[in-house]
Amino acid sequence: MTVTELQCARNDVYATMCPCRDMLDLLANKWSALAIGALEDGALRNGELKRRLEGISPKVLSQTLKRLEAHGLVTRTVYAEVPSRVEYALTELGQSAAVPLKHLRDWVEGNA
Amino acid sequence: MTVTELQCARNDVYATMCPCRDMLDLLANKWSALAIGALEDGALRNGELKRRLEGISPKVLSQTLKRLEAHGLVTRTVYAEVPSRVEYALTELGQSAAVPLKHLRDWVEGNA
DNA sequence: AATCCATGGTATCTCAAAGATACCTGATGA
DNA sequence: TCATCAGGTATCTTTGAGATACCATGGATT
Repeated sequence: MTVTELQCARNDVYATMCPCRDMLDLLANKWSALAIGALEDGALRNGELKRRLEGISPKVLSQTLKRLEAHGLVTRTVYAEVPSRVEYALTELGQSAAVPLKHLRDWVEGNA
Repeated sequence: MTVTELQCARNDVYATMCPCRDMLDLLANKWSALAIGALEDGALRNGELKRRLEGISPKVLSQTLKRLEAHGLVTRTVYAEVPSRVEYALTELGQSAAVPLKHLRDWVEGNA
């Protein structure tokens, strides 16, 4: 049993030491919420994501996708075609995270 | 009809010009999500909020509450007692926003 | 062949926000 | 009197967002 487990037996987003804080930080973020929403209906390429996430810079898009990939929410697949093609898609975990994020976006669109 | 309305007839979080982007930016934020959750069960004072939102600095707490107040999600009430007391509470809009945010926190605690 | 565009990025710079820390005012308590 | 608590503000550092430029590759255009 690690120190973290001792200090965070159950996941609690209100606890500083809880690793789930990282996940909250990742999802409670404008670009993550929009990116995951954009991928809800299927895989997309970098360029299409950039068009849908109006106003995002290439650097921030790249960072956001890498972070989502590192947390197991998104996969990045390079197709060995000519020219090569890169696709981003939600994992099962990502699809599951998409549900509460869609509720949040819907609330915002309905109440802003 | 304003320019904004022309460019954003319906609320669309994916549109740069849509004012609802501001609201998404506000709610899709770690501290906002935690603060609104903390206030779900009733008004709290600054000190109690600071204790519950482990790791938040006084400056960021103050800023977060001001931003939530400016967007009509939270009220700040100063009671003319001795010593004076300051309470923060959710507005009706804030209570309504608390619902999708709770789903998000629950997802994070269940899947992190 | 030379030019142009699209894709999928990286590199660099600036500036705003987060975070850490110190400090302040006013009241209460030992 | 000294220390403590509440509810902040002021200041500084560090981080991240955002804007912009650039690059390599591979068509398509002229």
